Amino acid sequence: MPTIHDVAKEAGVSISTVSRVIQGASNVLPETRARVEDVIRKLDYHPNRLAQQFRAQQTKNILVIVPEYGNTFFTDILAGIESVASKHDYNVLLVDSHGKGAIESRSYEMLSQKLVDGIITFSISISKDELRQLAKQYPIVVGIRYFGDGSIANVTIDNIKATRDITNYMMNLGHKRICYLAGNTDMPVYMDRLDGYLEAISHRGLPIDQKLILSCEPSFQGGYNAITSQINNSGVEFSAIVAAGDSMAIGAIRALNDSKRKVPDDVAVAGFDDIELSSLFNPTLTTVRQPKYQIGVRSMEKLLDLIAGKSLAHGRDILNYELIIRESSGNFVGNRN
Amino acid sequence: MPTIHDVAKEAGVSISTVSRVIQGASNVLPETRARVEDVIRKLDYHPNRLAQQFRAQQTKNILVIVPEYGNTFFTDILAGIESVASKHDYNVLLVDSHGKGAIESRSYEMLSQKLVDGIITFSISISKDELRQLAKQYPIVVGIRYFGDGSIANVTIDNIKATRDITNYMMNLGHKRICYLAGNTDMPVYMDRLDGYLEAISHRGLPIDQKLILSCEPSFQGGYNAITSQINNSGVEFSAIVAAGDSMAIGAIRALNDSKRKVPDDVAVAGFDDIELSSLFNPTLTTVRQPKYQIGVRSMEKLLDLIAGKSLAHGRDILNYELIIRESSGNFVGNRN
DNA sequence: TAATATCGTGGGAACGTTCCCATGAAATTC
DNA sequence: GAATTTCATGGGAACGTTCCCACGATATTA
Repeated sequence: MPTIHDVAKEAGVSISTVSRVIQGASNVLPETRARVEDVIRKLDYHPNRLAQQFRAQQTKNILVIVPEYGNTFFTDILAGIESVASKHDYNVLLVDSHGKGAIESRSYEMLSQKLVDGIITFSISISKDELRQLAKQYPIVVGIRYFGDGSIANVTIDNIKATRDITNYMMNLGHKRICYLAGNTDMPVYMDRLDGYLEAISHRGLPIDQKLILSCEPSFQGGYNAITSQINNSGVEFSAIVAAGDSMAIGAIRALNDSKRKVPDDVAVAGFDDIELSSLFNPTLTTVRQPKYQIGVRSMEKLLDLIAGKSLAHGRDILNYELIIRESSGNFVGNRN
Repeated sequence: MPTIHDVAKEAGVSISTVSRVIQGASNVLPETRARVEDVIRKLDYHPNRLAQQFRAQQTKNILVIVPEYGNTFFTDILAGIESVASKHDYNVLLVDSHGKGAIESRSYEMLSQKLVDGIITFSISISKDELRQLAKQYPIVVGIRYFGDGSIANVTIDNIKATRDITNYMMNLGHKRICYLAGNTDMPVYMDRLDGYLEAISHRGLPIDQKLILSCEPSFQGGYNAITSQINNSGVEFSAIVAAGDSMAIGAIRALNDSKRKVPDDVAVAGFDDIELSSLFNPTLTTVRQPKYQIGVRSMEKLLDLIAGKSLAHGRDILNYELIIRESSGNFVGNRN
């Protein structure tokens, strides 16, 4: 494996000159450059990036933490991140935290170990204080998850307003008893979405029935279990479901099918996020689409600002969402209880 | 940011001693070790891994190349890879090639640039010769994709036999005209699967009808388009579909639904891979389950062997698959044409 | 023509580790 | 008690780059 020394020797120039050629510096005589480039090709020399990174004390790598690889929701976000990253010669590394704090912590250590220049995370399993502490020292951007105060760079949509909108949409179709699948209400995103639901219901002058509000794991299984138990055990009736996430909504539809209720004819369903499955599922799912690609783009831009030392990058960016109306919400307009 | 120098100075020992403490070497006096460890904690010192890697000329990073992030098929594989990797203190980096040779090539360069110690790829977009050339110089394992000769470390299932089995299963249900969604028949995996289908049909003494064999993009859209056009344009009839991939199968079901044919009542469908969606889709999909986790485990083990310089790691590992019977294949047993 | 600016090139320190070798003290052997 | 081994520790080269500084040659200015 040839090094810069070998190239220099073979080309009869100094190491400095080879380095200049590698970096495309302007102050090299064209003929010298040509000679060096010939040798580089001849020896099949590749600069040792580890050495470059070590010397420069920066890696041009950034790390993205997602709570699960398989979630297609992140595909578009990553595409957005990568488009900006590649423009600035950054490599994107990916880690799946599986929602576990231990893996997350190990990932954050990559910052102090100088393995990456910054981190974009879509998973918060460590404590807020820890994260705040880290964000003071290193470039960190939190995406999607809403991070309470403005102490950390943050890119999200307005979850309250979005859930209010989708709930309103369902009420406009005539639904009055709307079951809400709240997800994990310990998490700020899900708190916000719940608030949106509550606001919409109250604003319409309808009573808030706690029995219609179901906390559950924000997953297919969570939604399935919650609705199954709601149907079999509580006996509380409803004509529509709004879920704080598409996977819960799809789990709910499965549960409804299992108890012979048709969607949307018997029960109308809406989700949140617009994951890939939502447009493929049968029926296709009405949902709220987050601007995934754009979230990726903005997150990366913010991270680059932080890496460059611009403190103005702190604070929160709020992007626009979109209601996607599909089959699962039906077009019932009437009066139902 | 404190360095090993700072720790040494503060603890009143040499750099060598601190280094020994960091690495947990045995030949350090307990009291010295304790003193150094105190200082490390006090200064919040973290070894600069970039420097360590540079010095050691190995990163303890490996790279996994997948053809698409969002594909849940890789989630389990990655879990298998990670379980072995973490046992050996390796970090797993992930790259999405989007099936593009350019991105793949850039990724392979990470080997000559010393950024990773080895690569496991599930995507082959560059030429076989190029890959073979690379595999001669660096630790590379190819997973899932069957790589013709045994020149490269390879972990797969027996695709021919698996497709023969699923085709036989459909024939045992009474189907005689089975449409085959072949995927991209330029790729060895899909060639193998096609061979399995052909073998099964011939062996049963049924005629091979080329009109029933449809090449297409191995995607939801590819399957959808192929079946839509088969129904609308060719007029060729069939009572079952075997697809060389689950996404094609699901696309096919959508196409059948759109033309008012019910699955499995009018047409039985089987896929291949057992992606997550297959158990969630309506109807749930009969398919071939690859031992994903195990593929990950074996790939990583092989890669570690290669990194350690064991040449016996070359050649091919063939793992067991499993037929998963679900709703989409129905239970028709009779005579249909 | 002398003083100055410009430019291509080379020398060598530095980045933060690891690891080989040397050193001297203590422990063991004969 | 002298010779040898064991052991904790320190010194310093090396990994492959980049980048500051210096040098001499040529071009420009006064």
